Amino acid sequence: MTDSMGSRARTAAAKRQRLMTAAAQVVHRQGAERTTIADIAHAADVPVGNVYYYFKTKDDLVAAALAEHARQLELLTSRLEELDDPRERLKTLVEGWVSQRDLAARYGCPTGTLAAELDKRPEGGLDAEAGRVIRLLLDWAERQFRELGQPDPWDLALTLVGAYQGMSLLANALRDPDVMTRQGARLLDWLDSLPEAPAG
Amino acid sequence: MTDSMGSRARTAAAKRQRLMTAAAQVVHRQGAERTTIADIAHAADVPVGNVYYYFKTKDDLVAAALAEHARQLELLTSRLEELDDPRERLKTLVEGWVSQRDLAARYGCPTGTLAAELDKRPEGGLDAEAGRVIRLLLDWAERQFRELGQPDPWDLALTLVGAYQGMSLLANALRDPDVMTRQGARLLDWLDSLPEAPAG
Amino acid sequence: MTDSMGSRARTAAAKRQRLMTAAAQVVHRQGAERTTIADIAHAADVPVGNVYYYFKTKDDLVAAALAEHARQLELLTSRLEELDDPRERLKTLVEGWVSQRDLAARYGCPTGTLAAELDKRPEGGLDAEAGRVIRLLLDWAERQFRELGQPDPWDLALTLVGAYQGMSLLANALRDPDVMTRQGARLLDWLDSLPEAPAG
Amino acid sequence: MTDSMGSRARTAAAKRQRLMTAAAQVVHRQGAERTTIADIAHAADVPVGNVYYYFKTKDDLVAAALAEHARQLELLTSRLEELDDPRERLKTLVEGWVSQRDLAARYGCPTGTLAAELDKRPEGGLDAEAGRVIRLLLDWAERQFRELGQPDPWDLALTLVGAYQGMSLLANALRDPDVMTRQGARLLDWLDSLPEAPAG
DNA sequence: GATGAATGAGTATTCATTCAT
DNA sequence: AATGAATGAATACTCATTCAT
Repeated sequence: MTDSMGSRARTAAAKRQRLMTAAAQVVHRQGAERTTIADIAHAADVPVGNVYYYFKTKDDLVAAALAEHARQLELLTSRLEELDDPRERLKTLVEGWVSQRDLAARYGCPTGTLAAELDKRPEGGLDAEAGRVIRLLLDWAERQFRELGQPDPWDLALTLVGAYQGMSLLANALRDPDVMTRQGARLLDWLDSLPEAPAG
Repeated sequence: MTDSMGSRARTAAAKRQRLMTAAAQVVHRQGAERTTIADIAHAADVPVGNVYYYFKTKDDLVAAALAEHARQLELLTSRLEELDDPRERLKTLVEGWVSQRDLAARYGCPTGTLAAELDKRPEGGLDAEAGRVIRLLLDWAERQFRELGQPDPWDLALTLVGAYQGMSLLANALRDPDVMTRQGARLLDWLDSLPEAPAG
Repeated sequence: MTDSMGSRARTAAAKRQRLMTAAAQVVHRQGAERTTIADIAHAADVPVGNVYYYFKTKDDLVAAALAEHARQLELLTSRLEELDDPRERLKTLVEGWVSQRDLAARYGCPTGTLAAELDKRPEGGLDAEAGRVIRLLLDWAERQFRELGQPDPWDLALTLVGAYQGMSLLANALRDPDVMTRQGARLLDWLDSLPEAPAG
Repeated sequence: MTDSMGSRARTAAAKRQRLMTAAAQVVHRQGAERTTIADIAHAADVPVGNVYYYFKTKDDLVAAALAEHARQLELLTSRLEELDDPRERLKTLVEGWVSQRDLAARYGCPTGTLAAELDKRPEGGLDAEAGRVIRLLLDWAERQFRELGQPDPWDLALTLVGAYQGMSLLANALRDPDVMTRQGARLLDWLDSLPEAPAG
């Protein structure tokens, strides 16, 4: 029997994944507060009452959305690792951001806006989780700057990711994807301008 | 008679202002969605039912919070105008941001987080209003860069304000005010590095 | 001094009358339940808080609207009394109803719809008052039929006024003033068909 | 297995019907404006929050009440159709009205008073719906008069139904069921007096 | 496990009425 | 008397969560 986990289990896992994907998308578009369980259930084509077999609370679903974003991020960075030059990795990352400009202009950065929203809650909940996802990106970026031999790679990572968050927010607030394009170009220039191993 | 407008009128205007200030603060801390009218009423020490005498809907109160932020912003920039050098104005602005680092680390930039939240709503409401407030700051910054004789002053404004939004978001997500301090220092360096009227 | 009651009193009386007229109109259009004190105050151009110096409660205002309709009715019947023939009086009454067909098609008979609405309330309030106003019309009609020498003048009055109420309601429900015209013509025919003092 | 649709489904449908019946009754007694969702929920023995599972808004419930009246009306007319003679059908209809005299004296005609109330609202809502229900009765009555070979069957229908609405309103306003009895008798006489196929 | 239905706490909003001046 | 403002009770509606089958 090749169906070692049972078709039910496979369906269940698929349904769980469908819910996570739906949660990530819907929460990105509507925000966590304005998203109802029913919204997500509907987007995932899962009956409302059934959602609770996969996620005990709404917060669990939001955490799942966050995890889904983390997964996407890891997929992205692992693909970037295939590039030899850390500078190229960073530049390709920026190009990826720019290519998502329309989504950013409409809904902002998925992780950033979610982190901002969750940080409004009383301490000790999902806010820390959101911080962790953002730190994933920061850590990765820091590693690239370190490989490039830059001093203060953590600060550079903050600058890069901060610039991304900032330009996403402005593109969103101004509803203008062009902000992404032009600020993205500036980021690329900046990355190019960094010396090749300044400390020797 | 100094009480030319009647003490009631004065009280009424004061109460309205109290509600606006309270709305700005509470919404900054809790976000618009998680803030109830009762929260604001309580913070302003106004009976709940009475709030509606001053603001017809909750959205009106959120708009008032936004307007309050705009007012604060205009107060700030008008004070900055007293400085002769546009570069000094910009640097003082950045220093102001850094001085607010604890608030930013806890709740993010008031205008930025609010704009992000409002942009999650279906079009045609307060999102445009939020964009307008952010543009106030962008416009002012653009003017400073132009006075400095910089090329592409609008893009520079986007970079500056974007950096502020980004570092606020990261400081908030990481719950680390130090992000503000260090990224703020980098911004100051950047402002200093700009040539004095490069176009001649 | 001709201003024996004081200009204030005259103004007060005028204001009271303005409130009654406004109440009668607005309640006719919106119904008693959907009419707010503020609606009436606004229509009468009286500050909201001031209304309570003239009418202690909302119910008092509704009663005033009713009284206003009674006044109008008495004005009408007293004008009809100038006609010598009771049959002519009744026919002129019907013609008056038809001439109001557009108002009836839009809002029904003022007294009838108000009576219907007030009868939904728990006993012992304004419902009896509404009944009294309608009875004014019934009594007057009964007198005319009696003068005409008709048997069962009260039943004839009920038939006539009932027909008016019914055709107003149908014209209103169908939003068709023509109902008033055609049913009014039938009523006129019916009045004409009544024998001249059948009992001798 | 007789429980082919599942007991839940049966219960749900039953509950929905219970809510419709309760809505029809309570709205008849209290009027639409004075009826709260809680009133209907209580009358139907359904928890308030659950009502919204079956009807999204209060207006939907009022529409349901209207539909319930329409259903009752169709039940009635279909029973009347079993009589061979259209004149008998009409007379039996009138007798049915008279038999309901106590209810009419207390609360008026369910459809008529509801139509009157709904017509006070700003256009484009339930008022048209109410008109449609009344038209059902008018259409049926018109058909009977036509079968009787009467000229102007529509006008006769308006007269008959108008008389019913009028006498219900007067019985209600005067709180006197006797009005129904005596005016009903007059209607029966009138129906009897109509010639048997006057046009040929 | 799956599902429609149930539950109840929470929230914005309205409005008659009262109050302070 | 006049008036803007205050008050609080009511009410429609939402939604996370739970239940029964």
